[in-house]
Amino acid sequence: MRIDGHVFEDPLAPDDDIRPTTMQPIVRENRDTGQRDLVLARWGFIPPWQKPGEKPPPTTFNARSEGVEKAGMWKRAFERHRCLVPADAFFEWQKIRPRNNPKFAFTLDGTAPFAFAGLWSAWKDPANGHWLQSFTVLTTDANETMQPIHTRMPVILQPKDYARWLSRDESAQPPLDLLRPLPEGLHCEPVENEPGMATNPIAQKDIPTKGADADQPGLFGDSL
DNA sequence: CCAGACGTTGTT
DNA sequence: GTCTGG
DNA sequence: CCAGACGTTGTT
DNA sequence: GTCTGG
Repeated sequence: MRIDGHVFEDPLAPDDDIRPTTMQPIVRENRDTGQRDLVLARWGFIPPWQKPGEKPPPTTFNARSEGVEKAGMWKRAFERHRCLVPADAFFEWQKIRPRNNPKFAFTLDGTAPFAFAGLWSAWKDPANGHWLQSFTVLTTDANETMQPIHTRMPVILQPKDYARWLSRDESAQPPLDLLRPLPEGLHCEPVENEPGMATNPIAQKDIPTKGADADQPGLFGDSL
């Protein structure tokens, strides 16, 4: 992603279970130097009008790309605060039951890093003057690969579009055309479930192994 | 004009 | 901060 | 969204 | 079952 500016100093621990509210690296263009900085930011966008002590809105870790240029929460960030969110995989659950849904990993070729389209926010806590960086990941319709698993997917950008997405030039054409499902190259594979769980998503529907509905002889349930 | 919302995914 | 609904 | 907690009295 | 934290 051609980071040529500042890089945050804290090392990152390996993490394959990244969740909202944790601090994660994003890439953004420095307003003054034009360089690409790697910055730690909270996954879960803090709106500029956030007041100290009040809870932030509960679901700002994704932003629908449809209408992002108009929606109050996202409008300004879409104009001036776009970023890349580096990743090499993401997960989605196929909603076939209320619980214990099968989990799938989505990658490009298994290991290659890629970038989600993100928006960032810099919020100064009026109480103590501390700055909090935060971000959201844009979503769009699922592509052909994701369709069977989930109706939505994160926007994945092509490297050739990184510069335009990161640009903070408001006189340029807004990069709405980049907010579309990844046309090709997405790979899907099931993630091994917890021990005792069926892995075949179709078979699993009919073979509950845990909880109150576990009635299969020979399987150990929750009770001791 | 002021007041109040500002968000997502999935609805077993 | 900015938009929308009343 | 999913995962994990969810509680009180009284005290090793 | 439902709420909260991540």
